[in-house]
Amino acid sequence: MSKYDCLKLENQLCFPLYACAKAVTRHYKPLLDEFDLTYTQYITMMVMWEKKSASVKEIGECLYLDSGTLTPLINKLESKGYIEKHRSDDDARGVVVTITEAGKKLRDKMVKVPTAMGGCVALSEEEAGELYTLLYKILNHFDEIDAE
Amino acid sequence: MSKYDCLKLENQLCFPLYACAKAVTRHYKPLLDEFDLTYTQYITMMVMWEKKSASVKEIGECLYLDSGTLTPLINKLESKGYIEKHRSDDDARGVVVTITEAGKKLRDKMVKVPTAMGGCVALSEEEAGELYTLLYKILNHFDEIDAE
DNA sequence: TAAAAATAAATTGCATACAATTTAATTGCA
DNA sequence: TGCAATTAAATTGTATGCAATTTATTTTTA
Repeated sequence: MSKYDCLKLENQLCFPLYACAKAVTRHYKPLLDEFDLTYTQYITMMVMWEKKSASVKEIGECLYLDSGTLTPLINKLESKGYIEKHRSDDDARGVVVTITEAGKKLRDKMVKVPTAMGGCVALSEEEAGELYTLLYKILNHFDEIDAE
Repeated sequence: MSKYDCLKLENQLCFPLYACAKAVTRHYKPLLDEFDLTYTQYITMMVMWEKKSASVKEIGECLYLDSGTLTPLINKLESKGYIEKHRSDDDARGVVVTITEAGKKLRDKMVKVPTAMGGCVALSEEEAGELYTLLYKILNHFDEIDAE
């Protein structure tokens, strides 16, 4: 019982969160290498599969990423042929990102990825649900703080 | 109900994990800026506060980091005066990192950080415990997989 | 309506992460 | 013993992340 206990690694909640997130993306790598995508590129494609078309700002809001991360990432996805960029007609400051046919086809090939990854995580359906709820509770609270 | 549902961002467990870990380290930043430490430097100091002395390899095992990340990070902590590096007597391949007096003093100043951060996370004691358990369940399972 | 404020991307700079390679030293075994 | 295999750090290269600044454009407002 020391006043320093709060600074012990084993008493942190943030550390397993940090370590777990890294472990997950690390274990995604071999699955995604097959498609020549990084994890961040993969979740960006998830946004594009759902939206078909979105501004950099909108993608950033979905993924909690800013233009500093997204601009080079989107350029890479464009050079791979999965998306296209063009200036917005409505607002010349904005860039609209649109999914290509190749990008849509990629979706069919990648449907097997989540199942393959799910096998790694080893939580029951119920535990996964609990974790999901707790993580979004934290995320939503941060959103509220940041909105101020 | 589409076969693509598994590729929706909202159905991912890994994404909130990834986003949450980033949000947490982002919210640590203003607290750690005061001490001129990054989050990774902070958790490295946690290991040093507990162990007083450890090899780069041991630190890496605690934090799930490799020498590619730790070598430059440890050099920075050394230049700040919080730790010292020297070759191991037992094994000249190894480097032993030791905490300095300044490093020990830093601990006293930083005891308030975990409380300040805890206020941000907004989970009950019980929820925090659940999350902790679930995260280590995933981490431990990855450790088992990786040990093979 | 013209200047000020705000906004969207891009750019710059710094700090991770981590795979892969290299270097130096140690182990293990033939 | 002597060399092959292993190991610990360091190094190299690529890809984030994100704060801060810059540029171009749009909105607000005096």
